[in-house]
Amino acid sequence: MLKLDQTDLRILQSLQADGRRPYTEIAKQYGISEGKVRFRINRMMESGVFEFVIHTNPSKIGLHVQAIIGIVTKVGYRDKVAMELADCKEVRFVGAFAGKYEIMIQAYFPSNDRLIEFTDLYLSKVDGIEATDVFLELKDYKDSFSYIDLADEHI
Amino acid sequence: MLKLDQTDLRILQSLQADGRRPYTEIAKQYGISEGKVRFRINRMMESGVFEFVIHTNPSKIGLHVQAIIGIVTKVGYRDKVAMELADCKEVRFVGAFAGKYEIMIQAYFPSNDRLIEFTDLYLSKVDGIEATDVFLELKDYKDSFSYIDLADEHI
DNA sequence: AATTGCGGTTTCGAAATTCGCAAAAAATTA
DNA sequence: TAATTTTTTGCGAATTTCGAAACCGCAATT
Repeated sequence: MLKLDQTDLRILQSLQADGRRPYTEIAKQYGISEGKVRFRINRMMESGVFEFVIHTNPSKIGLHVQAIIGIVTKVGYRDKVAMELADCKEVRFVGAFAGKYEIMIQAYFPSNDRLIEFTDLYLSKVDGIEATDVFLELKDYKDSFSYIDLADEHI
Repeated sequence: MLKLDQTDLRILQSLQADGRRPYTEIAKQYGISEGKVRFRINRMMESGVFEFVIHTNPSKIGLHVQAIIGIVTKVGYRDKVAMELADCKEVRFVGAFAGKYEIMIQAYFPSNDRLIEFTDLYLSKVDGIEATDVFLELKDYKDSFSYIDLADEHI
């Protein structure tokens, strides 16, 4: 596991503010060479520390309905069900959980109709699912992936 | 609200595979001019359709504990509590929900200790919070932001 | 003490990309 | 239809990326 130093974290912090910020600009920002920035970025990407993506605003592309869904599975079916759900394009997050729900997912839909379709026509028929609880989101307060904090020393 | 056409969606789809893909390459990919790609990207960014970010792998930066937390608030306190939670660096997602929990959040911690600290020392003292349910994540199956699907026509 | 190896850094052109801008084309509005 | 606005195109100029060689510090070896 790659150990990240101050320079790596600074680069991550800079890039999370703007994923397209040029190497040269990051270098200038911290008084280091462009080559160093490039070397660190490549190394971090190779070890899977981060990747360059775009964060699309769901409602701006017509996905107006968001839900978190808790799923109770039959014993021994968790892994199979989780992997199947991960293949759905509507689903952006799938995790295995401790407690009431073996699986929780987060998913986006264009409309309530499509959410109902998903739960009643699709989920209800997936082999291994025993029950589902749908938590319907009414309002977004925060949806960010900027969790690099230079003050933290847990890395 | 900006209406997105085929060209916009293609650009989004291309960028979501690689957020640093050059304009020129996207242009080549679809047989359009570099200027057009640039124009569309700038326009979409200005209207908040997406932004360039990096997606950091939480466990690779030392955040080994992830949880979804359902929060029951006193009547009239939802907004205040949600905004306060949105300011916490540990919290990547905050939404208002229908049903059992007024608020649900998703948060990352370096260790179980820090999660306990967060729930028992912080959350329990936030004015307006009546109860919390912590769903502790055991395993990640999917955590992606690639939800542009050209087949979809809901935009 | 000198040598080797290795990971990390610096440096520097060449190649590629981005950027600004003016002109052309297309779409919208009057 | 003319006028206006929006979008696209096509260019150099400026900037950035990229590859590779040289360099450096350091620890292990000879």
